[in-house]
Amino acid sequence: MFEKVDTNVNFPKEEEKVLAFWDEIRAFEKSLEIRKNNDEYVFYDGPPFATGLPHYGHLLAGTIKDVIPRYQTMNGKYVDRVFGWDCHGLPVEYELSQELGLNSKSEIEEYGIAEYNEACRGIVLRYTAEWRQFVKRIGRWVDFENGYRTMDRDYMESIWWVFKQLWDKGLIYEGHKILPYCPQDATPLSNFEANQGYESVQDPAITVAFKLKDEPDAYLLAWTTTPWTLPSNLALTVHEDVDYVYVKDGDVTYVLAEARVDTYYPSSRPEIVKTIKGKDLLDMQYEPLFPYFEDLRAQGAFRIITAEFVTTEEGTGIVHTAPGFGEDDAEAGRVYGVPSVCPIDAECRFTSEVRDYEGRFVKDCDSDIVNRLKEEGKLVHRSTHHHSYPHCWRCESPLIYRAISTWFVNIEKIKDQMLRANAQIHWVPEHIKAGRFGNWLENARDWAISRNRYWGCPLPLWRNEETGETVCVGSIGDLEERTGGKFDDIHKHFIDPVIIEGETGPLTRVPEVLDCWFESGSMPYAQRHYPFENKDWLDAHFPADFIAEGLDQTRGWFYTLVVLGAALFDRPPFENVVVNGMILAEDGRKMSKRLKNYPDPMHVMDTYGADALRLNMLSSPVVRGEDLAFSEQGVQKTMRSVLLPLWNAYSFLVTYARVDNWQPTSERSDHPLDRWIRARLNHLVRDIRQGLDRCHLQTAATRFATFIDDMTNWYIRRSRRRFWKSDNDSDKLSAYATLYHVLLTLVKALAPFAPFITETIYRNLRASDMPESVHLCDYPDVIEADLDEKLEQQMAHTRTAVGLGRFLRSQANVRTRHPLRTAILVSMQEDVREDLRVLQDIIADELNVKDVDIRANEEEVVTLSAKANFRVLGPRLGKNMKAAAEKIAGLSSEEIRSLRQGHTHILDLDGAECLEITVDDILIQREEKEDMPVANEGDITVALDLYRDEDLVREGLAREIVHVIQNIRRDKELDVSDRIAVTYSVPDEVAPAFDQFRDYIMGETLCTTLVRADEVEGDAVDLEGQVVRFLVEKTSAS
RNA sequence: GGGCCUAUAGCUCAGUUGGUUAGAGCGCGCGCCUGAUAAGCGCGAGGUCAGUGGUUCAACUCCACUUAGGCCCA
Repeated sequence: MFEKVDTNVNFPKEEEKVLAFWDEIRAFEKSLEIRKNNDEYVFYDGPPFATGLPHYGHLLAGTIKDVIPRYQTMNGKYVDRVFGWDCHGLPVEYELSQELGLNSKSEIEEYGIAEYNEACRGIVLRYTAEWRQFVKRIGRWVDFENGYRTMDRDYMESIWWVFKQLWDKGLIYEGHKILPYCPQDATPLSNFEANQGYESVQDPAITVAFKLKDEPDAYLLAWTTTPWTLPSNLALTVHEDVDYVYVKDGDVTYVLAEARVDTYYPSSRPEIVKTIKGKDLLDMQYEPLFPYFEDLRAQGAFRIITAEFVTTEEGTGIVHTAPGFGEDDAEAGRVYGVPSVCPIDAECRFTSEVRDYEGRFVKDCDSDIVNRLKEEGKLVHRSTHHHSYPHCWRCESPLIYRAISTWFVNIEKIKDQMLRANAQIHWVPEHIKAGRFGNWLENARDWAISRNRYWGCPLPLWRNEETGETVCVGSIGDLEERTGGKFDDIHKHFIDPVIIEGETGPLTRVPEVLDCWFESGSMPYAQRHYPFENKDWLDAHFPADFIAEGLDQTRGWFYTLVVLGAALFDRPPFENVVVNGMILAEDGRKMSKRLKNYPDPMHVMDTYGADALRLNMLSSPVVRGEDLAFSEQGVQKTMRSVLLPLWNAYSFLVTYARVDNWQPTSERSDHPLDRWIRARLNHLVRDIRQGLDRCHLQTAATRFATFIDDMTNWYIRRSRRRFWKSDNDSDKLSAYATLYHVLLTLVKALAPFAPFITETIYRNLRASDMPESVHLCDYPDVIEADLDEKLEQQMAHTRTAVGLGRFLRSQANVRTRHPLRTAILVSMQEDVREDLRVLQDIIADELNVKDVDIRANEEEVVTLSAKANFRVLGPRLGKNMKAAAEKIAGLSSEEIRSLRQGHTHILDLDGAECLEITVDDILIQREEKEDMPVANEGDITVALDLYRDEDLVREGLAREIVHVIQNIRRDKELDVSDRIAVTYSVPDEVAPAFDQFRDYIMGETLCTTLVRADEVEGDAVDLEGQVVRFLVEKTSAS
């Protein structure tokens, strides 16, 4: 206790020591053990991929995931925190495919799915060591040992259980989804992948005429850049509200959007036969361009439908629609019951359905198709079109959008449950609930959960392709029972060969694996192998009390958790969620490894410390969903403005406690300063608790800075002398007891935010009967008896008065060191005068005046004028407000005085009615009188009597002398308790100051002998224009 | 293209149910203070509250549109 404190603190070094200490005493485990039998606060951790290194976003989310559980732990809750790893999915497969040089699905299958999957398993946890290093260094306490991994057998079995629940509820169905597809690799890509590879290309752009069935020689014009999709055309789409025109072109009539006529007929405007709205075209039938799917007319093909996506920006305003090859097309077709065809094989070659082009790669058929249409007179216009088009990120082939057989979760059926669940969630920031997330839920489409990939949790479906009989397996036991086999691993390569005997014959596995979001969304159940084990556990651990992730998870983890929670239990899966914004580089752009536009996180933590980084992030709006332009300077600033002052306050206490050999007591002092800082302290604790209870981290974090400022720059500064007294009198002991109590409480309150420095300080302040770590303490409660808003108000008024007095001194160019006779404080408010009176000693001392004169009559020092109180009068007066404001501005000082004495006043508003006003309807403004320098703020006005007599001048000199000697002490790096001998030479003019204030000077500077000499070999110092020399020698340590 | 968020001093951000001198910190300049401090205090300069229009007696605040940035979805 009270080991010597190094003022030259190196935070990162201290933090390393703390990390070692935590390891040594197993602090995290202990923090859990001591709460073992208490109420739980349930936290779910979202799993990251371990195939990349952690970045600032992870550190930020990790910090938030640390603060709240630490707070709740100190609050007495048991907060289990297990880490999780997202192991499956495309990111892993990409990484591996690149390493192995496998560029397509066929190459992977050639390589062998078993080998490939095992290789994936091998690299999945590649960076976990680095992750643990980062997580540990930022100070996050989380259980890695019992962490869940989505590729574990138990986890996957729970996923199957989740899937089976949905299956049994009839929420799973097979359908088609239009996906970008690489013809070279014969694989669908995610939209995310497609977005990676946009390139500018030139495609054919043709305008084609579709003959209307029931109108002779009338043709609909449609425009397309993918001629090869025309054989699969099954509809034409128009916009309901767009005007379409029939134009005469030679012997025939074309239909197109009116807005596009000028483009197609640039030289001369054709004759317009008639104009109709898009909705009037609805359901009109047309002749297919090609004969391949003619028989589909009976099922609703070859007619006009409408959709919102149609524009008149390009083309004809009539959109060629092939539901098998476009997302918009598929959706519009679905709405109107248009069938869908996709007559191409895995390599995107036409199948036999399109007999003329069978076996040829679709894009290679473009020109033949165009030529054929031209020969048949169906081609109206041809050109080329430059546009940005997605390409495969691996092989650079242009992608083809095509229907892929996909399994879906029917969101429509459970939307009500999802909305109900969302209604019960507390979002930080609040707006996400109804905004971003709520909107997303309202418009959510069915969720495509299958992937044509290898490394993932397999769909537990077996099917007879001929009869359609399908079985959903709900557990490994179920599978073993049905097959008689034994399965230690249910990854694709183990169960693909498995055949299940169905009622209609053998069933083979449906080859797809699950979307990894389905897997992470199953985390609340799968992390504990529910319901195969821990059956009761879930009752107490669902929903979570708290989760925290980035804004990008709105459509990710937050969404999938809610879908599954709503579908399975009709409940929200979490009750509180903190959504953090994105961390950008200092220039406001994305952080980019390539551009290196941000500092390495480890470097930041090694330079300023993890506490500084944590507090910097926590006090930024990034913890409520806004972006943070991260800057190293910001972290440094946090260190300087919060951590250093805290450390210095701590160092101050320890330094003097050592000098006096002081031991902690629990005294509750009555000294006004002590009562004030305790009031501030409890006010702080109350605010922090309120903030943390509602997961408002930023408001909480920023409160510490103001408190620490109050503590160091007012409480300690004002109390310094109390610590210097040579006797251990009661006032000194009060000061010690108070500062000790304040610091100890403060580090406990701050511990969840800055776990390192608080631990270091706590360890050196704790008595032997206290817990060995600050993180094993209880979170401070508000001591109601210490709250004192009245006193806080008094001190605020006092500090205002002091500030005003300082301003006057600086205006008059009179240093605070030079004492003045009187400060005049004026306020018309009796309660304000009382406030100032209570603490007037502080004002006198701060302003270095002999007397404080508190007066009521402001008019002695200022001229008063009045201004309308808009807030009060506005609602009452409405339109007459302006006239009243003018009248009020013109009130005389007598009228103002009369109002202030409680009288009412009648204003004659020209032309309008009269208005009776009271003092509450005006605001008093104060202006300095010409001959009286004053300063004013609010209800307080200050004036200073600047006349200095001989005594005051001499006393000022004495203080100058003390100041000079103190500076010499400091330059000589003397200890605060070293005694000194001073010899000085001085001109006679200044000598009386030394003689008259001899005791004062010696006392202030711990000087044992003060001797005047003619010649002194010391530094020359300017003292009010006179040259003085001092020789300062250390005589002894105290 | 759609949804949501953001835009206030050179920088980072506050700004109550709309109410009349728009605040703080950092940085800059001047002054002051200093047996804890890498500090602190006072003052000063620095603002078309992104832009346009509207509602209102009154708009940083409410509404519409526009511009720029961010996230997500197309």
